Amino acid sequence: MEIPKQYDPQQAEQNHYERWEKQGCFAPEINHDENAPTFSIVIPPPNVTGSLHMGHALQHTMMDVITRYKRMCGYRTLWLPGMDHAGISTQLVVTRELKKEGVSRHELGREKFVERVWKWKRESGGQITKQMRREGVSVDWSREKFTMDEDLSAAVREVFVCLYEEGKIYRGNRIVNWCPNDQTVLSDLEVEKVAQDGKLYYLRYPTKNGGGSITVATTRPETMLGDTAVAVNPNDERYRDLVGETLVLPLVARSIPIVADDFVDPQFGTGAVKVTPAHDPNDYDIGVRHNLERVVVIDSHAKMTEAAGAEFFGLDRNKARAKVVEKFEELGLLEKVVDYEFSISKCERCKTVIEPLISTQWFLRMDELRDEALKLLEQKKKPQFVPEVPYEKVYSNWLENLRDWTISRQLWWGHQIPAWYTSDGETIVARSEEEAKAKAGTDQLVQDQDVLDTWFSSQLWPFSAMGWPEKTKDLDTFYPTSVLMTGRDIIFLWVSRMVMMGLKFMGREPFADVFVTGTILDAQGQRMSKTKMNGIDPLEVFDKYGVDATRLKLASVGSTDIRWNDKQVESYRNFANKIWNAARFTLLNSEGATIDPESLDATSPGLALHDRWILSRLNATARDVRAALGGYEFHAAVQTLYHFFWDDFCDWYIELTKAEVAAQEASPERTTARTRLLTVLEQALRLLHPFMPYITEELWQQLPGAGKHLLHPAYREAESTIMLTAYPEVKPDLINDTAEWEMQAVIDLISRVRNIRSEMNIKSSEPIPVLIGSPDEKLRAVFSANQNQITRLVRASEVSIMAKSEAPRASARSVLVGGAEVAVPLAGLIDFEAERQRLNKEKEKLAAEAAKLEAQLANPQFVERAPAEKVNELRARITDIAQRIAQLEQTIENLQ
RNA sequence: AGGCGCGUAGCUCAGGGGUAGAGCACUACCUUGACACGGUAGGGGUCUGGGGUUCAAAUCCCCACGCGCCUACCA
Repeated sequence: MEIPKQYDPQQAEQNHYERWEKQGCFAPEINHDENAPTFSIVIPPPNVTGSLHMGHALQHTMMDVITRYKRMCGYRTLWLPGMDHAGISTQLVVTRELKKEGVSRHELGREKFVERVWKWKRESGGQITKQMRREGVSVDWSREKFTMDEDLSAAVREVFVCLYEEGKIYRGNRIVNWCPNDQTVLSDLEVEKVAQDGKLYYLRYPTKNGGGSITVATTRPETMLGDTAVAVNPNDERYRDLVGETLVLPLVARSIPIVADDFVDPQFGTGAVKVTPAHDPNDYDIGVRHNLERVVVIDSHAKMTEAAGAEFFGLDRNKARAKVVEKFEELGLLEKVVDYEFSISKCERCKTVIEPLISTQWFLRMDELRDEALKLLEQKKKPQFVPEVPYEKVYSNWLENLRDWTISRQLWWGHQIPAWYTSDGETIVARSEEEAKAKAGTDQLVQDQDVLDTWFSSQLWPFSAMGWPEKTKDLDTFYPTSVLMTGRDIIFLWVSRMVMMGLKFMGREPFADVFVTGTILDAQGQRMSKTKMNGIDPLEVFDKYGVDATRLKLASVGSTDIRWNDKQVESYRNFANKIWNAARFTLLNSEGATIDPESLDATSPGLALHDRWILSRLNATARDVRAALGGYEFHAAVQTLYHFFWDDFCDWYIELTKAEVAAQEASPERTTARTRLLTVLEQALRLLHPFMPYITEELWQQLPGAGKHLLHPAYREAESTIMLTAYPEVKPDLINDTAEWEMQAVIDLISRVRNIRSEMNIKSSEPIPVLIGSPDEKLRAVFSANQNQITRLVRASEVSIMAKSEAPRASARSVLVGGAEVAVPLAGLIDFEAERQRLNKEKEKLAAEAAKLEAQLANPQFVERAPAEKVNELRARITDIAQRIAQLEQTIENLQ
């Protein structure tokens, strides 16, 4: 049998995915158990323009781990994949492509443009789905969805019509966030606030009568051209007499009133605010309250309008600002300019400064929907956020302060708003043009040109992707889904909206749990971003270290942010290699053996201590991993598995069983040992499979006796694969404290002897005699039973076990549990003085610890108030330390 | 401006009222028939600082400092 010494991840990665997919292993239909419990996840649909980044890789890993785990536990499992049409992004990609051909979107026209986007989608979109296959994600590709699919579009129209008919969707002329670059309106969530150093300008406006004036402070002087009032706080003594007066707005000579409004903070600036209802959200509100005129001085391209006056007409908003300031200075009306840091709104996508503009748009009223979501959280504690702190509060606080959502967008790519207008301006909202015509009683209809915010369709994803509004079997079976796994950046954009829509249209929450992943930062602690060019490409990491190693690293991230470090992936690459070589050893010594679960039963004959111990470790590991995954503690699960496989299985079990397993002569004992080793390995591979699907499958397929009979009963009809075996169950009777304790004593003994070897610089090739003295009979029995293993692992020429050590004076010694002593006779090598000092130091350390413990025990309040269990534990420790000290003293005495 | 989180070994991070942990890095020895992407044995920490609660605090509470993140209509 030829097995390379090094694991080649790339090869294993090519060997299995296609077969899994082709054989339908990812589809819930593979499960033939009619009573199987269900488990479902819908993927956060990546943008059709997107390519795999670390955030995806992280989320996908966690989703795949939990999905593969549940599948192996016999759940009818669905992980539903799909993509988002990503309105603006996709439109920009195709527009850019057209530009290279020298064609503009408008030259092409809407219909042709949309056709072109579909063509792009077919040919270049969805790169990410290929990349996801590399990740090994066990999604059911046969159910893949796209948010612009006809059935999902129908769901969007259905929802729109329902919400419109209930009055929750309305069209209105209001102040909105406008991106002058993208030429579309944006919701509050698509706007980011950026702190910026700027200036605060103090402008003086003269009163119409009497030569008085009032000074306002502003960061945007150019908007003064559209001022239609100045507001002061009604309780502000300074301005009380001026309320109701009229000012003459400089540069435009418009008469504007001074109004009183509670919004104004007397402490800020001059306590007087210029009011520009057409260009500032707060001023807009003041304008509504005081019935002020809205003078539009900035247009949708952020240029000054004709209403700004001939001098300013056509100027860019920034040039206009400079000019206004200049003019004020000339007129002596610029009181002062001070440095001022404020936050500015920018388009999240293109970073252009947002221009608040009055515009006719479609809005979704959120209050009732929001109340239902809050009620669900309050009464049923759903969704359950993990970690609950802080995300439950983040979620509920945001909902509490929710405002109406601007859902229309001035784009061509997206779900066109299902509203039509008659020639007399009547609005018809319908599921289709035919329905609209029927409703209107005329064919002369023009459809609204806008499309819906991409998130409008995303929020329906958990049920639209399962076929809603049709009543489908998938909805019956898999809705609500089990868990949503996502980054924290879309809790508002997506998670909260899915909850509201799920409640509204399905009458149930869309998912039970929400697991929020951490963020992967670069090595400097910066967020990875395209503009900073500091992103790490997961595909490169896959190439370098393998998918399984990368997945293990990602699974251990958890819910806090971490800095990326290749070294950690490298250590998991080494772990994969360790697994490979442990299997290599097992396979090289597998003749005559076959996987046999019965060889791991408590009743199986010929169980040695190390066998009972590894069964205990195996079952404790299954228990701990199951518990960890149950609480989405991926990190803990990885730690547990890593420790079990490397430390327990490789370092100790393989070494202890080696003599039997690798014996030259065939014997029933050898076959039993080989079978047991093989079967433990097979169980270990199953435990690891959800995390490391490729290497585990690659190895499992080669194990003697691996086959269909090992599959979970629910998958009996499937082809043979580790991914459909049963996840190891916990057999509590195999978790064996005695075996663990005894094994620990053996391990300690071996470590002490090795330590002596190392300290005394004895070559490992040189055999040494080992003398053990243990007053405890039970301990002697344990050492005796494992004499051969001890001899081999410490390379002893002989091991003698007695009640009292009879080691010669010239020996290196060490004290063990229960006051046992181990000695290695080293005539001529012992420096008695040095040895005495070493032992004395050890004794002092123990004495110091004993003193600390005794002081604690001497405290009556401790004995009185601490739990009895703790007190007993402490006493036991003191006893053990006392025994060791006594033995040490004896040993030192013998050296005199 | 408010809210939240973090500060543990040289580095990246777990843990979390009762004996301070892992990986990497470091030191010494070892190519022994699974694996040098390995083995064995080690060194290394006042758990940011200061108060408090408790029999017991790295862990809970308060304050300070430092670093992040999120929310917001102060011109």
